[in-house]
Amino acid sequence: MGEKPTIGLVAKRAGVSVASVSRVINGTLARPATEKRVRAAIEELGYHPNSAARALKVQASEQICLSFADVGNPAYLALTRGISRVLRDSKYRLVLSTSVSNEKEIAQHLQGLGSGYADGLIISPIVTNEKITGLLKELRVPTVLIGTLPQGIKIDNVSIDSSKGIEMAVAHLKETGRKKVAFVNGPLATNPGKRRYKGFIAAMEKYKLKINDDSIIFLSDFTSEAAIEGVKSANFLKKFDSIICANDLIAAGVIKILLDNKIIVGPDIAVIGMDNTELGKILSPSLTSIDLRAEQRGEIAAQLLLERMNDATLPPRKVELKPSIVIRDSSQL
Amino acid sequence: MGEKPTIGLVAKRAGVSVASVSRVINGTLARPATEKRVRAAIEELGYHPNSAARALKVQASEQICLSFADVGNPAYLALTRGISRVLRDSKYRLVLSTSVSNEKEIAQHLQGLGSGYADGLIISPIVTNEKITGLLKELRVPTVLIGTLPQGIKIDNVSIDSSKGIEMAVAHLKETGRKKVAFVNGPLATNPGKRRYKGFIAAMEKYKLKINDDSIIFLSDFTSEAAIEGVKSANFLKKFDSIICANDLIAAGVIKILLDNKIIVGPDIAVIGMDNTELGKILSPSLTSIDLRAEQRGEIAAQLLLERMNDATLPPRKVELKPSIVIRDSSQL
DNA sequence: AAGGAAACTGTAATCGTTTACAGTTTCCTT
DNA sequence: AAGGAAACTGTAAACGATTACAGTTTCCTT
Repeated sequence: MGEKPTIGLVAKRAGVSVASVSRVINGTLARPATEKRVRAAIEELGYHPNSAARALKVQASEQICLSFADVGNPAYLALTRGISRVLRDSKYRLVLSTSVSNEKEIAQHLQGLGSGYADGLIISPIVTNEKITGLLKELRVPTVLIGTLPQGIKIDNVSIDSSKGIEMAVAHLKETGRKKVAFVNGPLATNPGKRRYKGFIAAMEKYKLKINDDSIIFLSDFTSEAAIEGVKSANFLKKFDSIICANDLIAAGVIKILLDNKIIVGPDIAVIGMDNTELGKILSPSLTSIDLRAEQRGEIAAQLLLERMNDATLPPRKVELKPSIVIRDSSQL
Repeated sequence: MGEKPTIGLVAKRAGVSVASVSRVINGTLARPATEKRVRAAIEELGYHPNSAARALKVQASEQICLSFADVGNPAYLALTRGISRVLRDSKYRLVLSTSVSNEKEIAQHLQGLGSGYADGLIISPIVTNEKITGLLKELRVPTVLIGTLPQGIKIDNVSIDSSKGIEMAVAHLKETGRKKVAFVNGPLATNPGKRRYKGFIAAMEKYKLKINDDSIIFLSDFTSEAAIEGVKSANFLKKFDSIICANDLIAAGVIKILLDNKIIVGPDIAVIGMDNTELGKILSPSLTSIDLRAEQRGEIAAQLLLERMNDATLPPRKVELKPSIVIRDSSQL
């Protein structure tokens, strides 16, 4: 109990060589008697192999890095949960890196991986520009990117067809007789913002619904606060009979504005969120939302990464999930 | 760019010894000319010191492990955010360990720290029994525990006086003329469940309010689902004029039940949550909630840990934060 | 019981750093 | 210009594991 036991100590205690100890810890090709003595020694000393030493020798950290910009968004939470669910059955630990909001930080972070503290990376960048794209290209660790994959990058990718999701929302609104649809989006400068924007335009065209100058609002962020602040007034919202929001948080903000102004959500104005987070079930009226399968994306990303780390020769894979719509009260007449 | 550059390669390139390279990377006590050559070589080769090798030599991983049971709870999210905010200005990486729900897993996890993959631990156990207490005692890594510290353990601790929080809630209800107060709690088997329970009893006594057989409901979990499922009916809730909930998620569930039954939250029945998560601002009516300072707890925990890792001789410290009440609409007449 | 194959074990090199110690250079003082 | 102090640099030994290779033991076959 005094000093931290090393493999040498265990070996001495068991009366065998370090090689034998190492072998029973790993592969286990030892005579039963040996193995027993070694295990006993390990037990008695409370020995745990030093991970740094192991990492150095086998050139693998048994760690996976997860990096995204914000811990605040429930969708990322779901992502993380999916990932850790898969990882808990593996030998890998999860290293969290949320300090990657601006370009410089991302660069630093990606280069930091060069130090080998992680064997793999799961990254979900909210913006991608040339610099980041360049860095991603040069990355030496197996990587899977969640979200929109920039052109010309050959890495594993899992994404969700959010345009399709918006189309489903629009379809649902059209079916239920809504005509004047607004879209409250996050910043256009972000990947999700861009995709959802395009998706909205396309969907509205497809269903022959009119888009006015003011049908689309861009918020400063994908949060409720931004929504409450960015949507000037309920009067403005009254110009529409339905509002699609770029995520559930925004939807919650919008609903709040409506309710505070005695507008009956659902019958008067339909509200649809995206992400289908827990929030949707809690709100009242409950929130119709497009399920973007965040947790599943996380799971798949982790699986892809594990496979890739196992076999670097795999061709780059691209998994695009299909969203679904979960209809609740906020869009009912 | 071919092989991964090592310190030896850099040394050769710069025409100096590895020792010199190491020195400019770390302390920097080199002649300007040397430093410049070394830095140039590092730059050209894109060298990053191998963290495993460094960890092995200096016996420090530069990683901190954060472990708690559930990623789902927004309060833990806030905790995590506080921690990572502090850590981002340090050299430490954050390793997430959420796979610690049952006793066996916790034991395994705590023992796993023996492998030295983390220099410090921040743990927030939802339950603590003898076994876990024993393991915590034997822990060799600097640790700070967030939550209720079991007796006889000498480690740094940050906690929140949740009893006081409940007292504030009761006081607020009393002041606004409520008489029949219910408490919807999580499982009594958990630390927070226990503390809140005692707090409620004490507060009700202090304010001379009556507790009936059925004033306290224990749910199976601290979630909205558990609340919706566990609170049998709105009729049951109607027996009270105010309901304190063990956290905001539960409060959201309760509010949903009430609203779905046309009970006017606030005037008819007051609802108070705990944690003061973002949720509170979004709900409508907005939620009166006891702020348990999760983010701040995270920050302080991280700071305590950094200090402790810096100086192991520090006496065990105990920081208990005071909650505050954030009054919003759900408790207004 | 001898011989050889198969199974196991030990020795020692190695992974990429850091750092004590000794050796070298620089710089200042006289 | 000599001398010594101060500043810098290099050599080599760790850190604690894994593993190739060679050496040993076991066990089976005859």
